[in-house]
Amino acid sequence: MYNPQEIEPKWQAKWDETELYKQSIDHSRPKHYAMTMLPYPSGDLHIGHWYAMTPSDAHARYMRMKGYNVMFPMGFDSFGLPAENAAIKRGIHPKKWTYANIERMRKQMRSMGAMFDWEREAISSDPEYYRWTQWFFIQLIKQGLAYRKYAAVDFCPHCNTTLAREQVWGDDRHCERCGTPVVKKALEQWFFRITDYADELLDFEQIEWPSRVRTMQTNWVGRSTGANVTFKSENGDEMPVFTTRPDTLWGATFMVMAPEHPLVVSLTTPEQKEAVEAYIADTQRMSDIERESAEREKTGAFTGAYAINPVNNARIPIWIADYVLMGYGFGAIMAVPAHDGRDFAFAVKFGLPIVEVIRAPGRTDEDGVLTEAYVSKDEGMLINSEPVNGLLVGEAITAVIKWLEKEGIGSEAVNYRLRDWLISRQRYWGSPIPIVYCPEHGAVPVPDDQLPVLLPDDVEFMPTGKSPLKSHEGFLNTTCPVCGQPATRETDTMDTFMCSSWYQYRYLSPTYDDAPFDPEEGAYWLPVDQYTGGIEHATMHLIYTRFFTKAMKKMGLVDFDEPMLKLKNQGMVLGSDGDKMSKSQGNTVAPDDLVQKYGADTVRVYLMFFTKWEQGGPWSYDGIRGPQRFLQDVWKVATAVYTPKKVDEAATRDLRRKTHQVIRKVSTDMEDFAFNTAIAAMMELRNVLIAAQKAGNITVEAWNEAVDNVLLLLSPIAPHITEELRARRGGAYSIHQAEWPAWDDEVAKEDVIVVPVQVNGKVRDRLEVAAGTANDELERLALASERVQLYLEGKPPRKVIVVGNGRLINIVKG
RNA sequence: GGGGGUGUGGCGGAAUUGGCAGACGCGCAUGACUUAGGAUCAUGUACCUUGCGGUGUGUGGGUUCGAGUCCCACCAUCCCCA
Repeated sequence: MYNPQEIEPKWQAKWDETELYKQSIDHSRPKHYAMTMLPYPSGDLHIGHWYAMTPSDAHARYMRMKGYNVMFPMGFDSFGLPAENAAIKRGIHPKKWTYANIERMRKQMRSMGAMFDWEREAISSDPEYYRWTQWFFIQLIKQGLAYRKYAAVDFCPHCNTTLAREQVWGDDRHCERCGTPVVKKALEQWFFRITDYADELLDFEQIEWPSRVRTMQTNWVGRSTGANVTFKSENGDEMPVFTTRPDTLWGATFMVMAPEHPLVVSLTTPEQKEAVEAYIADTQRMSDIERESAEREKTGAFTGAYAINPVNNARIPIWIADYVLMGYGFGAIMAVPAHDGRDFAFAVKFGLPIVEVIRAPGRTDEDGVLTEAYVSKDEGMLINSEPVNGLLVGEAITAVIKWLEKEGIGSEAVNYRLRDWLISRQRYWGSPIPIVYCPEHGAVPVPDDQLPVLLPDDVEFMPTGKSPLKSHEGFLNTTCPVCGQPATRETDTMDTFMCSSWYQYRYLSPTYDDAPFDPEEGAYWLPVDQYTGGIEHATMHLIYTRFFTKAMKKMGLVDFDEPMLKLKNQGMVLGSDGDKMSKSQGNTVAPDDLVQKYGADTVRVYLMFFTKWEQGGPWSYDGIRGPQRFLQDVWKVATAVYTPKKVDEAATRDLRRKTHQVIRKVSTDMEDFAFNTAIAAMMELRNVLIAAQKAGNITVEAWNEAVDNVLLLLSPIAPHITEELRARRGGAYSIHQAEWPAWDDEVAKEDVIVVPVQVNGKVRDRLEVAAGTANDELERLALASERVQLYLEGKPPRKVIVVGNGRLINIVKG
């Protein structure tokens, strides 16, 4: 009887005892660094963790059997807001909560039977980990890649505290705790110059990543080319703008500034002051997403000031409007209502002039005023644009840029949507930013030998209205590392994405004291060969870790550009109702119960079988019966004593052929993470084996070949049962160190094939012929077929097509 | 509003990438064994039709000897960005 509850813990213990998954440098074998995204220790292991991790484990095990020295580590991304929320809601210290969760999840993870090397475990909230996160922060400063500036945060005026994005709720953007509408507040915060690498981040030459991720990152970086043009206000202030459409400059009939633009205050005339101030106050409550929404009615206010359009000296009004963001370009735009949708809507709403400067093909003056913006960049001719009239749109952008440069009004420019990475968080449960503020020396990095700046445990979490570290005197007050005078510490902590940007390096040597990682380990294992994880990290985490590696190259820590050479994204397991699994929906699936009932192997097989891995889909309990029966059948077959009744050459040949075909299929599928079809192929072999067992017409050798290979092929997916069955069949320990089976093309080859014969695309007959029959012979046989002749109605065929090497024949009727 | 994906039996999904649609599994039906069956075994299972046969991969067109696969338009749905 197959009893997973008995054999699974047994083998897990044996694997531990014999250090089967200890992963160390071995120069005699090629290395393979496999990694799956580390979890946040939220409490219990979710079925989604199993869905992400066990297939990655299966692939890593496959690579090991293929002869690679495989590293497959695991850790915890254990800083973050949920721990702090638990502290506030339930009075548990974030540290206690986090480490209790880690303890529980580690135990749950062991039940998966994965090949994690726990000696390489990295936990980002451990001081020995975040010491190096802080060290990287200082290195980034040294490289000129970190700086401090004022930036807006969401702020609750009632709680008197800054809020994280997820703490701001609803369309009216209120505080999750007290319901007060949130306002923006400017604080001095730390940034990393990820924009320095914008162009490098667009280059995917060296990595095999899914096109979906590449597209999302490309859009995220958002490179656009155009021109910077300097407008001037009537009192001489320079106001540069970026435009992707310099060819429409002559159509600029007004300017729009972001309400936060520094010139707004000085430009505004006394008559307009009240309206402008009221508008700025309104804008402060809104998110950028809302502000740019195309559906929203346009709003704005006139400053009373005018600018001069440098191409034609037109005097144009300066407005402020929330659809212009301070963070993009220069925070000011030239508005060309005739050729931009948003500017058009704005002009209509406020009765501003619309000047057509690009004439659409076929349009004449008689057609009257434009009823919508004409935005084509491909068709049309420039009009009303004195020195450049008559140019075609396709060539106008380049020509106008040249003209602007000659006139000294503007120049070619590239702009990015990507912003520098703001890493300051006004939170407790994160790595402290290792900076001391000295009245005399300013922001001073904490020297390396004083790292880490420890996060104190004895802080007050109850919402007092202040960041917990700010009110911790012992933490706050220190001395300046330069002069020794009293100074204060930075009380913000770092964005947790920073911790996870470099964890692949810490895994190499999680207790190493002299550097973020042991260079000897690095020289052997790096970079990561195969990374797996959810698509939801396509932009943030996966861009940040690329940036980090590029910065580390600049620091001389690594000699490559990209952290992970190959990436695969798994889909998401949804609840049986098709919705995202969540506790509030009550549609979660607990893996522990499933393991209890079916065993880890069955759960693993089911998760890899029930859908295409990249796709995911709704969970269903019914389907798990299939994998359960499959493993029970494998158990029965592998423990059976097979004695042939009457050996049949052909039947033996058939089984051997199937065995080798399945080895081939499973091997290629494992390369592609196509676990569902790999398992289906093994199920086919199971079906053939059971039939052969009943018939008793194959040799013992063929039987054993098939059974032993099923166990090998299945072992990465179901590691426990295959280990047990191999032992019972007298095989050497461990199956996970065995060599991946090879197939023999000769044995896998079909002797006789069935060739369908179509007449006008419909199958009318089938020919059973020896494999390799020549095409003209196939054609002769097909035309000789009675059924084919019947459908040809005695007429000679117009055409006969023999597909490939005799896979199908199509006859076109005369 | 922009970008990307997906759409195949009652269900999850296959289809060597332009060549026999529905592999494999779930479920279901009938039968066997059984005191019993949410166990096991056997057979069947896209739809219409008594049959010959016909129809069928979201809808409508197109290319082709041949389309689930390629092209165009549309519908539905999901994700990302705004």
